Amino acid sequence: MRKVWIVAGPTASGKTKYAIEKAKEIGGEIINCDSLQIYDELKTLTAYPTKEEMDGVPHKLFGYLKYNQKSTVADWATLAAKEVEKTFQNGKIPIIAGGSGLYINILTNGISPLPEVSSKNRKLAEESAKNDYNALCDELYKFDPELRNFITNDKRRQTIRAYEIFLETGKSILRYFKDYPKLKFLENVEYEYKIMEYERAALYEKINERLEYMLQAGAIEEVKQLLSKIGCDDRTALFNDYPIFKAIGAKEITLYLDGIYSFEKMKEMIKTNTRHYAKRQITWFKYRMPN
RNA sequence: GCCCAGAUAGCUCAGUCGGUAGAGCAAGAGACUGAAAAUCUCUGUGUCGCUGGUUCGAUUCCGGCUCUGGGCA
Repeated sequence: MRKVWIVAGPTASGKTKYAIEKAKEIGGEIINCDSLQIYDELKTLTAYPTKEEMDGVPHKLFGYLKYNQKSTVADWATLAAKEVEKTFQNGKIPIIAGGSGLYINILTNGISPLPEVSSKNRKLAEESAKNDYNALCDELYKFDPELRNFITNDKRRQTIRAYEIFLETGKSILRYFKDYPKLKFLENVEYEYKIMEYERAALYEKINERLEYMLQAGAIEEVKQLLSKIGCDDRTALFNDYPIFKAIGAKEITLYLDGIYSFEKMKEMIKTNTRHYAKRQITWFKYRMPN
């Protein structure tokens, strides 16, 4: 059986370093599994590995998107599966490394095939939700009562998505989850997991230190350059429309540059938001990953 | 030295017409199949500054003290 390595764990836990060392040891090639390192932007803030760090080990799926491009988990998983196959063809071992837990789950477990939704129906669903969200829910639950039990997490978003698919196909989204087999990305492979462990307080300390390093290494300057490249003065639109602004620090530094946050406030916000992120990752890797 | 205002959760503050208290943030726990560094859900006991007094009962009313603001000298 072909073996694929997976190196995951919370932010700042040393995944990059571990993956590179492992690659040298076993003859591996690294495939990025970080939803923001796929962008060719904000490399300091996103802890994108430097040339020196890579140390000659091949790195795939890093920085292949421009700031104005979008991509989904399925897009990434499709590309990642191709890279895995190529790596095997080269006689090397693929090492999937990164902190986006969902990406790993989708790549390894597959994803239910959902129909494309036209932008017309997408807009219609969005507007219906804005007009009368409760009426939309009623209509949907009446159509498929099972949805009431299924939609439990991020209710509003899941509801809108279920409604889009209802508009597009006249079918319940649950049909696609239940009646169709999942789309598999990889076959005939087995996974070797390395989940980075870190004591909580020490991880938080490391997050703080890393922020100081990022600021010294030009994090503010790179945000400034990105802002001038995009040239969008409406911050709400900027943050919503460009996925790269999900990078922790991007919004905070922008608000600092706008004079809304003080330097100290900006740093505190970045630290806090990074802690929250690390915590969510820890929960994910604890319950959603084999160890 | 005098006058005024504060002192309540890790922080910022509400509140209790006297029956031992609650919001936001932080923190913690969790969910998550096409935005995932996203999004969403749940969790609040703390000498109510210290010390006397009044009272069946004080964090709450009264006195003294300490500390922190601000003002006057």
